[in-house]
This record gives sequence, structure tokens and C-alpha cells, in this order.
Amino acid sequence: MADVTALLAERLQAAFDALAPGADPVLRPSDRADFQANGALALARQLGRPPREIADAVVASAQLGDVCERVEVSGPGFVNLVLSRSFVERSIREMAADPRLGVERTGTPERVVVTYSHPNVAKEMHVGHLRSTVIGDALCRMLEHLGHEVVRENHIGDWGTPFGMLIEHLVDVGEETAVAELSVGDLTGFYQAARESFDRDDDFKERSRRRVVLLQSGDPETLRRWMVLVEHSICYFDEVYAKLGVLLTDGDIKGESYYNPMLPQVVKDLETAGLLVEDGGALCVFPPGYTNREGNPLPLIVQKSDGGFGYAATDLASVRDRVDVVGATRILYVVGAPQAQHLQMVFEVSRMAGWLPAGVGAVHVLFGSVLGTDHRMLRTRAGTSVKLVDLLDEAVSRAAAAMAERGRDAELSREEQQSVATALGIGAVKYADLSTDRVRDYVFDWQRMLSFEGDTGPYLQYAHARIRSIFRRAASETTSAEEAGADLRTGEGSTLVIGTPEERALGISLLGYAAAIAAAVDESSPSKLCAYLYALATTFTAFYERCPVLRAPDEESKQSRLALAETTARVLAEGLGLLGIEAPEQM
RNA sequence: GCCCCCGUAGCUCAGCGGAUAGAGCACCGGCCUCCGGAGCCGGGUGCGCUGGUUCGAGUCCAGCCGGGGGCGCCA
Repeated sequence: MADVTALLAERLQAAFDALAPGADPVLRPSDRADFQANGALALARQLGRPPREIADAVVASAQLGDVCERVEVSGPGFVNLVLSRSFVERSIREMAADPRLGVERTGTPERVVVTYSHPNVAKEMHVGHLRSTVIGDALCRMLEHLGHEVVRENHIGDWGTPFGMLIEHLVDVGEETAVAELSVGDLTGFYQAARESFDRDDDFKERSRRRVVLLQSGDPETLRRWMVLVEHSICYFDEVYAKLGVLLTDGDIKGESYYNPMLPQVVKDLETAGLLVEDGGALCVFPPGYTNREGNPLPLIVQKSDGGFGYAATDLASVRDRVDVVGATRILYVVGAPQAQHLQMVFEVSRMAGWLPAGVGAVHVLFGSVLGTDHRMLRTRAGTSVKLVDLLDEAVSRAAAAMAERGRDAELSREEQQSVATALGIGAVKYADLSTDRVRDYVFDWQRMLSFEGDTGPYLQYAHARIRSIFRRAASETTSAEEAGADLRTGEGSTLVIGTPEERALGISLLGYAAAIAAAVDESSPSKLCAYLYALATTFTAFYERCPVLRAPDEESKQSRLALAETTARVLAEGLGLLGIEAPEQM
């Protein structure tokens, strides 16, 4: 087992179970040792015995001889654990030989629906979509890596009253003009022009209303025009996704229109279940515990008084679809924090209606806003919301400029420069988004996120490229080093010796990889993985400074350090990959 | 008015109920003829306030203060 944390937890659990079945060992990384178990303190009251005595009992009974060189009670009753050199060496050797770097596939695979991104047809993608798209993408990659079956869903806004207005505008400007506008990504211009006509022209407004009715009733010509808007918007979304480098494809799209035919049945079944209440002409469900401004029960409006369906109806239909048709055992909603109450109500009503069984978890993976350096919602100088494409293009051009400034571009071909600039720029934006606790707002600062110092994407990419450079050099210097590199990848004949404190620190850090991914997935928090990778990179830098690799004192040490470096590079590249960030070989 | 989220160093952020609260940036001072200096080492009483729970609270609970968001027919 290459997951050291899991192994220690297992061994300690046995020792704690002997004292009090099910007691939590409270295993944590430690400043004073490699790990510490704090469970004895918590057990003291329950067992009515002094904590140190309990800790002594744990130390006496725990089977840790093959793992730790020192297990001792400290302070009021902490159990400090110091891994043995041979165990660290053996574990790293196993990890290096493992194509999965010690990350085991789950024993209980789930079918997880992850719904994210959610752009609107004929409307620009902005920074809000960035967060949902990037976080959702990272979650999908991590879940899949652990062996879960992931079903990505992109719930695009492709239905509803705005389409009356949008289709009429399409008719007015002509399809060719409309398609041209949408194709170049001028979605804002198209939408705003439609909106303007709607607000100014009563005749247009009336046509729009009639058009919605035609759309709802399935009028073929109206549907065809609607499809023109949808298809061209999707083409545009795909361009943005390609720039971003995310997994979403057209096949993942399940927009509002997909659920539209199911809405009457949703209403019917809620009625049959006796949950539906008419209030002010609208059909509502009142989940307990929610109140409005006046302290009255707060409804989830399923059908509006004009007969149209609200987005609650669509969300309820999507729950049913995900459970009954897709077969989800867990559903992750990567949606902004403002939707928290709405989603809680949707989940609650779904449970009440029996559409969301107790065994199926529905989780709102909420996230905060993107702020400018002035700490207000990120806006352009003109005060409009920032187009996502503009932001991504700027990221790449800033990255290219930064490369040129450092003169690092000379060694690379034009194509390589472009590719590295893309990796750096997009990686910087993604890492900045993923590395902070997602529930908080974060400040979008070009200078900081593109810096090669500190907790940034470029710093991690650089750390990776620098290690690869050692191997390029090794290959050009001697053939034995190259062979060593090949051996390491297969795990055959690799030596691994932990001598210096820096080697040990790097080794222990490497062994935390599996636990870091587990934590990130458990909490749907990519930032946990980011924090791990950053710590690994800084630990590597300290190692790199003090422990010459190619000029190691002896051949055994050299092979060992090559193995540590190689494994570090693999963890960095794979870890960044799980975040959806590229790790160029050279930059 | 009610509900949700946030408040940690000058700035940006980590801290899964555990020991002396940590990084990066910025600033100051050192180091390094060495595998990519985009480096290394050193320099710091800061958990919004007040109570409570606990052997132990930045972390949990209550109230308050400050910021953001939400609260019936937009999605």
C-alpha cells in the first residue's frame, strides 16, 4: 500500500478499537514527528483514564514495527510517529514503480453526475462561467482518476421566454447577419440588440410573446430558427472550451429544452403526491423551514400564473432524469453561491416527492465571486462584465510577453512558444481559481497569478520543467543516467536511499499524494490538491538546493536522487493534469 | 425584517477540535565560482468583538459588528 496515511490509520484503528471500538485515532501530520495521533486525549473522559495511560496502551498494542522507527507518547497524550527510513525507502520505491503513483482506485465506484459550466444560448460567457467550468472540470478529472464513473452535464440555458425576443430579432436582422454575429462570438451585441428592441418597441414585444407560444407549441419554422441560435452558440461555447482546455463536449449538453417535455409530468406528479398548492395563481410547493420577507412560507414556484414553467420545474425534472435515467448515485452541482437557497429547496422538494432517494447524495458545490483588485465584482473599465474569451486571450498574450521578457523563448520554436504560452496563461488563470477555497470570493490579479514565484500555476509548471531539464542533461551527459531514468519509469533496478534530511522531507511529501487527492475529492475542493502540489514543489526546491543530483557523491546516491526527482516530476505533471493544467516539458 | 456565505500578518491566502497559528508577495539583511537565480537562509504576538461548549477553540454554538449575496412568478 503506497498510501501511507491510509496504512497508518488502519494500524492505529486496530489499536484504538481494542480500547474503545470505533474510536477515531485522529491521525494528523505533525510538526514534531511525521504524524501524530491525538485520539487518546478524546478517549480519556469516555474511558475515565488519564490520557497518557491510554496513549501508552495504544503505543504498546499498535502494530507499527515495520513502519515506524519511533512511536512515543508526548505532551498530554499525543502519540508521535516517526516513519522508519527503510519504510520510507520501500514506499517510495513502490510508488515510483506504480503507474498510478500509489493512488488506488476506489473500492466503491459511484456514478457521479457533475453538472457545470451552464452558459446561456445567445449570451456571452463571462467570469462566472469560468469558475463553474474550471472547478467542475477538475472535479470530473479527479473523480475519474479514482475510478468513479463520471457523467458530465452542461445544463445550458436554451429555452424559455427570452427566446421569443431572440428569435424575433433573428427574423429582423436576417439569418445570415445573425449567424455571422454569433459565429464571431458577438453574443453580447446580439442579445443586447434584441433586448433593446424588446424594451423600446411594443410591436416587437408583442411579436416576441407570440413567438414564445409558437416555440412552446412546437411550430416547425420557429423551432428551426431556435435551432440556428442554439447551434451557433454551441459552436462558440466549444471554442471557449477549447481555449480553456476542458473535457466538456457537445455530448455533455443537456439543456433546459431537453427537460422541457418532462415538465407537465413533474407538475402532475407533485399534484398526485399532494405537495402542490395554488398561490396567487401559481402552482407551488412549500418545503418546510423556508420563509420570505414577511415571515410567510416561501414557495418553490413550479408553474407560473401565466401557465409557463419556472426554472424550479426544470431543476426538479433534471433530478428525476439524473436518478432514474442516468442512474446517478451522487449529483454535484457546480453552481454559484447565490443559488444556494434555490438548490436547497429543489433538493428538499425532490426528497419530499421521493425523486431523490436517501442513498443518492445531491451536493451544491458552491463557489464565490471573482473580484477585481478593487475588491468589487470584476468588470471592464466600461463597467460591463468581462468576456471570458477576452480574459483567456489576454492571459495567453501576457504569458507570451513574460516569456519573451525572460529570454526563455529563444530555445523554443515558434510553435512551442505558442503552446507554452497557452499552457502558462491558461494554467495561471485556472490555478488562481482552483487554489483558493472555492466558497470564498477571490481577487483576480494578473500580476500575481502569472508570477513565477509563490503559489501559482507557473511556479508549479516551472518546478516540473526544471526537473525534466535535469533528465535532458543527464541524457546528454551519460548513457547510464538515461538508462537509470528508464529503469525508474519501469521500477526495475532502481535504488532508493534516504540519506539527507532534504531527501527524507521530499520522500515524505511524495507519499502524501494519494491522501491529498482523497481530501480534494471528499470535500469537492481542488484547492486541497493545489496546496499539496505547492508544498511538494517547495520541498523539492529545498532538496534541489542541497542535494546535487547529477553530481551526487556516489552512484547509488545519484540513482536514488534521480528516482526522487523523477517521481516528483510525475506527481507534479499528473497532479496538475487532474486540475486540468498542462505541464510543459520545457518552458 | 429573515436566511446563507465570508472576516487570520501591510497585501493575497493556508490552517481537516490538538502542542509555539503558517506560506507567498512586499520590505530589510545575509548566502551562493553548483544540475535552469523564476534560487537558498534569516528577520513577524495577526485569528472582527463578547460570551458559551470542551482536557484543549482561528476551527464548534449563541449574540453583536463589518463586507457580500439571497428572499413568488427572470434563469
